This record gives sequence, structure tokens and C-alpha cells, in this order.
Amino acid sequence: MKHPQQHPDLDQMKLTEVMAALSDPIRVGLVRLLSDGVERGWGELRAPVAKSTLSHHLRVLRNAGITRTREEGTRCFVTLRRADFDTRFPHLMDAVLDAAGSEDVGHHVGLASAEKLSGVRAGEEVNA
Amino acid sequence: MKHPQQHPDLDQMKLTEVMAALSDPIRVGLVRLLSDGVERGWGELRAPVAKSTLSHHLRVLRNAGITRTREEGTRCFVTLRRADFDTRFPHLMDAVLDAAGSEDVGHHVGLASAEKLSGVRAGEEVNA
DNA sequence: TACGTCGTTCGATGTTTTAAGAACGGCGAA
DNA sequence: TTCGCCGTTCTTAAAACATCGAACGACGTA
Repeated sequence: MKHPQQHPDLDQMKLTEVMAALSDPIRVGLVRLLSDGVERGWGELRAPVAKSTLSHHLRVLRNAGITRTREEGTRCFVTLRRADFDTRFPHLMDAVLDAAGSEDVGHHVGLASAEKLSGVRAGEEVNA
Repeated sequence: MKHPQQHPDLDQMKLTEVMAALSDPIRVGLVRLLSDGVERGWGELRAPVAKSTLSHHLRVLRNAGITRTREEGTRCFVTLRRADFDTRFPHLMDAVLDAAGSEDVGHHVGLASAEKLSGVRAGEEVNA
């Protein structure tokens, strides 16, 4: 996509930026979704926001060094930069994921799978 | 002081609020300062902001459940709610403190000790 | 080539946050 | 009681953020 998507190096990651990135429920939800290490296509992601907003959230995560975006043709795939992140901020991701899991932060963020199979379109009814 | 200073219970603490509270360098600096477990008087704290702003930052930390404020006569004392916090968010504080230490977040926040001994007044020259 | 899809970027809007100063209320000392 | 100190709250202003819709550019396909 147009501009070549920059990802920060380990030593460019800033704690306060990471904390700010993880202070939004939708972004935490996305991180939880990616926490199994599986790469996900943009189109699989479901969140109760407009696509431009989702794009914005993914950029915040990317700029903070939390996720990596890979482009393939016209579509994008995201992964957690788990190893990098753990190197720079040991144990932080684990602690955040545990906490987020226990209070179910970002539960309205999910995958397309179920809805897609039942014919529901992108971005609909998920906000219910 | 006037209103009785409310502190959230363990189950009222919200991850995203905590993350937001820790996304500001000054607040992280305050947390680092308190991380030795010693209770500090308001007057000991030095940060390059106006007192109303410092009061605001301390309220954000308090509302997030990170610190506890105790009043004694006309002055206040703050402590980290370390045990509570660790119960609610295991390992999170350690991870944050480690990261903050390694990049020296909030280094402009400090104690009065040295300056006081040399006759410097509250809130001055620290912003240098 | 013309069209549709995909994700980003732009522009606008409303909300939240940071910040400082002024005014206030509580308390202790003179 | 009167004064001064301490920390909070209020007011105001500036900056940052979340959100959306529209427009755009890149790519694949008909």
C-alpha cells in the first residue's frame, strides 16, 4: 500500500508509546486475537468500528512495535511481534495478556470465521 | 482535603485505565520514585510541572488504583499500592518498572532532598 | 481498458487529556 | 482570629485522540 509500512527497531520502541497503544480496548482486543501467534488477514478482523478506524488502530500498534504488517498484493496480514517485544520488554506482554484475559478486554473484537460462514458481511451486527 | 479521596477496589481497577495512567512519562517517573515502597510526602516530589498539574497526575494514578494517598492534617503522603496491584495484575508492575528503568523514563521526576539542602524552593530549576 | 476490491490517507468533528493560573477550603502557627 | 501554607478544584486553552465518510492509489480481474 502506497507507503512502505515502517516498523520500529527494538531500541526505537518506547515504553510510554506501548502503554498508550495498549490503553484502548479495541487495540487490546486485537492483540489478544493475535496472541496465538497466527498471522491474520486484515479481512478476518472484526471490530465495531469503520474500516478507516481499524486501519488507524493497526497503525498505532505497528508504530509502537507491537505488531508487524506484511503486504501481499493488495491485502495485508498482521502478526504479533512477540519475540521482538519480549526481548525489549520482558514479561510485559504476558502480564498484559493475562490481565486482559481476566477482565475480557476487547471482547467485541473477533474473527470473521463464524459470521462469514453464515453470510454476514464485514462490520455488521458485530456492534450489537 | 475537602473531598475524601477515593481509591478503587481491586475489582474496580481496569486494565486500560492503568495502561493509560502509565502512558505519561511524568506519571511513570512518579511510580519509579515510589517503587522502593517508601511513603513520600507531596512536598518531596519534584517534577517540571505546576502544582495543579502534579495534583492532576497524582489523581490519575490514584484513580487507576496504582497509588494510595493518605492525608495527615494539611499534607498528603503517597505510596504505591504494590501488593494490591500485584494481586490484580500479577507481574505487570515488575515488567513496567524494568522497562522504565532500562530507558530511564521520567528521569526528570525526583525527590527534593538534594535541592532542599541547598536552599532551592519547590518546583524551581528542576525544569532545567 | 475498465471495474471492483482492498487498505491507506485526508478532512472534519466531538471528546479526552495536558497544562497553567486563579480561587478556594482546611489546617496550624503567630 | 488572622495569617500563611498546602493541596484540590475550577476555568480556560492547547494539543492529542477516536471516529467516520469520502477520496485516493495499488492491484487483480473481467
